[in-house]
Amino acid sequence: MYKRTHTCGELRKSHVGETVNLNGWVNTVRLHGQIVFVDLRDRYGKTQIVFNTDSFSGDFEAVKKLSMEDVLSVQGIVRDRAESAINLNMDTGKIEVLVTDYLMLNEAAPLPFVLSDRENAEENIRLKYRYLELRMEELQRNILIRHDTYQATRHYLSDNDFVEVETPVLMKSTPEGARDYLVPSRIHQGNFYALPQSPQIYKQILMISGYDRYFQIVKCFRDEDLRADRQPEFTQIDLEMSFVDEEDIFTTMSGLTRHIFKTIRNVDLPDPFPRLTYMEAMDTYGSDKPDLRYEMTLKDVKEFSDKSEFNAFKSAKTVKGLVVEGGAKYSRKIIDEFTDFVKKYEAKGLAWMKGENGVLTGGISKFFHEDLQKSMCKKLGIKDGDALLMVGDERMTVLSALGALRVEIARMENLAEEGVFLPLWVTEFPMFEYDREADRYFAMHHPFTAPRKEDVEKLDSDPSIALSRGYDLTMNGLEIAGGSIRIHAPEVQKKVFSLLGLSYDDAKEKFGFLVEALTYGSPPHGGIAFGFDRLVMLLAGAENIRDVIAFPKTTSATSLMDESPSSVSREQLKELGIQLRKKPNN
RNA sequence: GGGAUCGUAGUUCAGUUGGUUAGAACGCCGGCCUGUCAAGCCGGAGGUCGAGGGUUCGAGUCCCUUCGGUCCCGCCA
Repeated sequence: MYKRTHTCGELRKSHVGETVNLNGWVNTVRLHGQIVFVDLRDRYGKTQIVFNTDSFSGDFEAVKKLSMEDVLSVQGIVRDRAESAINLNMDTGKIEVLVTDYLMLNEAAPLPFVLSDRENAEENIRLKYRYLELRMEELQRNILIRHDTYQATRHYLSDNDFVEVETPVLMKSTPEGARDYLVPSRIHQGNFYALPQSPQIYKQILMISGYDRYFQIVKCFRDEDLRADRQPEFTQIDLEMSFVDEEDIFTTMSGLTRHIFKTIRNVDLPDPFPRLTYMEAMDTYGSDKPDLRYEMTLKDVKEFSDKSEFNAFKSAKTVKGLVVEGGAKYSRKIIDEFTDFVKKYEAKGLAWMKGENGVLTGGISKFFHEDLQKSMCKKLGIKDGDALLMVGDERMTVLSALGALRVEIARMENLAEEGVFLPLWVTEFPMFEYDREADRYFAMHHPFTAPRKEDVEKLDSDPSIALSRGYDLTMNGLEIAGGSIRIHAPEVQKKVFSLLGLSYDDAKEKFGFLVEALTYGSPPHGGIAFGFDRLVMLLAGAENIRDVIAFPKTTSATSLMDESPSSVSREQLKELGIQLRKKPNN
């Protein structure tokens, strides 16, 4: 092999005349009989190399057999291209390398798909041959953005006195939250480790141990069903700080976020980040992670529907609507699609009216008399050519259905400007969600989240209205970080456990070490965790979490490349004391 | 757990109402070609129509089951 003197993205006019060595992959071959052009590629770029029978004394028949993705080591002379032969689309397009000798380092077998464009192959085949797909420009760019994001994060946090500490990957399974991935113990047959859903407990213990400011870029595991922005194993920037309140967290974390966006995208995010309470976000946008790049807020129309003859809304607790600018253009077919769309969120239907000549027309407009229509147009800001789309139902059903429809219409109409990033703190989440089926409360964030000071008594009187000191950082409709100020008073912690249906004994068994640790001098503390993959998605402009992960899994949590999960030998199972149940016969 | 959608050559796709020998482009193989850069031109090979079953004189096409990909609801503290 000729040790490379330059990368394939490096050579310029100033190098003309130099003898250079390049190593790389054959990107394209252009064969012209006595002259052969090859674009040689590595991760730094592409350089045109030229084989010419006039100057190349080796086996020209072999040169003619070069094909895509062969790995070559090339020695040659950099030379100027003729004016007519310059390629302005390439950084190296003003020069070429005239090959004097080359070595075939590895001849590539015929490819399962052509690497020029990711659309050339469906995702399942690209995932099976992920090592080939990772050679493509778009993925290399994403992986490099990811790398830069790691570095920017570590740099900023280290400069701000955060200490990087690794926490165990094999840990105790704890109740609440997502399903755990379990790892059987050989030494303690019948017992299992769990892979961390997050290092939550360890980072709180690190605060108790006095590390003051902790961070880690860490893999987390949740055995739940997947989505376009969810993988079974994913990465968090996990942080915790002592002697802080919300304001300290917001200041430090918006500092980190601003640093990352400035470094990676040269974007200046607002300072400070705007805030909404959970209640405000839900009422205004129907989402706890609203995309602020467009308006189209949810309007209360209950006062109007109550005055109308439209009886379906009379019994509805909440009636809200979206005023869609220019929405009068929507055909019946599109409105039917919207109706199907909101039904996924358990809305019973979607009522509509259109603005025309200062009044409302179509849909359910005949149930609203003219004065009422005029007052609606005025108060809701409905102009001619707009549409009003309404849902009446239980409050949460209305909010989530219209919130989702708002996002769907914005997507359809391209309302969200690309390259614009609008961060938002969402605060004051409820402490608990009540689950009717299980007949108990579940922690909305996690069981260590502190209630607001003024809401501590509500834990006894009415837990359902107690608000927490939890917060999320959202951006462009994605939750990119979530955290809370933690409970550091053992009595409050025990109270919360009991509300979650964990008896004193359960809690002691599952979390006892943390509860005990809290009694030995716990500083007030709080923290946050960023969804690193989603953050990189935003930075890279990717629409899919798999595009920013080197080796992702499918939506059924398998890896098509290495075919995991897979069966294991009987011996392995025996050592672990595990016996498989027979699959039920169909 | 539920819904939607896709699966045809190595790859991306077309394939009419169920009807003759399942097509195109790219890739691959062979030939021509000394300035291309998605090189061009000529020729060739290449198919378990995801799998299994059914309806039918006849199925890529219709029906059932099943496997896999993607997207969504539930779920994801």
